[in-house]
Amino acid sequence: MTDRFQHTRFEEPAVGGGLPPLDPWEGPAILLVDLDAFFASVEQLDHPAWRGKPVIVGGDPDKHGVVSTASYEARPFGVRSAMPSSTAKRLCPDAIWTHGHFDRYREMSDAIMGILRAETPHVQQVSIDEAFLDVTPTAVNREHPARVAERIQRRVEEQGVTCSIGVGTSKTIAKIASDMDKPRGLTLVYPGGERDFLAPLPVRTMSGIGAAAEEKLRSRGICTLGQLADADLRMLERVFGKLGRVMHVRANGGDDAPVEQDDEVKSVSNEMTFAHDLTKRQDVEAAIATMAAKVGRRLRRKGLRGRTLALRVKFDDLSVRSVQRQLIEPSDDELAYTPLLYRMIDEVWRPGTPVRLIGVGMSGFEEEGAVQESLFDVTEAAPSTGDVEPVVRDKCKRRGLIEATDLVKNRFGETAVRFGRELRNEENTTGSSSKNPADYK
DNA sequence: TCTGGGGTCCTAGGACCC
DNA sequence: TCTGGGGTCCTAGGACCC
Repeated sequence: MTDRFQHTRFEEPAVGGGLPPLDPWEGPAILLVDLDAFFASVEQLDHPAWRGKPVIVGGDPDKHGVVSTASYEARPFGVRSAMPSSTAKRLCPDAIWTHGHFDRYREMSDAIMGILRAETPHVQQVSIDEAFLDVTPTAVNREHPARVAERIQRRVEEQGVTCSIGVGTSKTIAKIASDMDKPRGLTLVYPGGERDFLAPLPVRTMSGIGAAAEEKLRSRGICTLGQLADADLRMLERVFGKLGRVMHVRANGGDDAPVEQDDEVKSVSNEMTFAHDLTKRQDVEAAIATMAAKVGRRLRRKGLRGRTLALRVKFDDLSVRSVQRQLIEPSDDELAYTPLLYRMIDEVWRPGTPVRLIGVGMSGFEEEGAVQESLFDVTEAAPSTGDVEPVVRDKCKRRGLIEATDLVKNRFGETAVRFGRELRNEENTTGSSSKNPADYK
């Protein structure tokens, strides 16, 4: 441990602060706040009997499910996020399992993000359980970033969950620092200490370098961030394109990406993996209708209309095909775009081929305030003849039906109303989504 | 007992227009 | 008639993140 790289932990949510004497902080200060085993921690908060026991939030072991989050009590058994649930079940047979309660996690997350925004408006939420904060000392607020971090940890713990925080001069450093000590860790990397901090770490530690990039680097003898920092820039650019320069800069501690408050949604999608592969056209269309309805409802709830409709299919060998189409006009109405999805599926699938997953997505949202109801069906060109009346009447009726359906679903839950084409076979999903109407407030 | 679901971003090729 | 380049949009696929 050097004065450049301080690594500390505060034992109790101490009123007086549990921090040792601090060196002054000169330069930018970015925090990454990461909620510890978030989903599992909320479950333990809500179920006192589960505290101190291995808890796994994830899909069913016998339905292609995977682990979403494992509590810290489950991790010594080797259980990790993204692991197939079947493997997790074998490693930790006595764990308590739950499919999760996402509205509850969202509620907790919102409360905690509120705590962060009370510290500074410069908050970038990167996921339900992570956010960057820019707390660079200013002329008016000279508070040490470690003191801000400590206060955040205390306030988060008052909500009943814990967090780990990394503090550095860039998002790259803050993110990696937050991973160094979990749970309830607080890791500082002082300005100037970036390269020494990064050098011994495996390349995979850095955000943006996944399995594929790691392998390409390894085959060129680059295994640590120190080796990446010293690697030839032109070679990196040749192999990785734009990413090559980015990873080189970051490995040298030079990341200057700002904390951005950009919460604009760019796409909305739903997908579903089946316990048993689908082969019949009727079943595939039913699944498409179900996904299309979920997407449509979320679009309407968010007040979004999209122009780009996408369909994704995964087969039993895990290969993926995708198709996308531009709509004549932006839509949030699945009754209008589902027929188009039925045509799109023909481009990537032939009945009889086993289908493991189907996904429907919408993107290309129109600008805010540009919402305009057209008289014409979105999936068809405007009629060139004078035969407009039936289309108009049809569309108005449909809108009324959609809105009535949303009302019922809002009150009684997602499964309360189904259109004829939607999938009825509840047993045939991975079971990672909740069937409890209380989950859909 | 293998490998979810919700996202973002990048790339490369083709169409089209000026 | 032949030629070229740049910009933009669209599409499919893939890497990556939590």
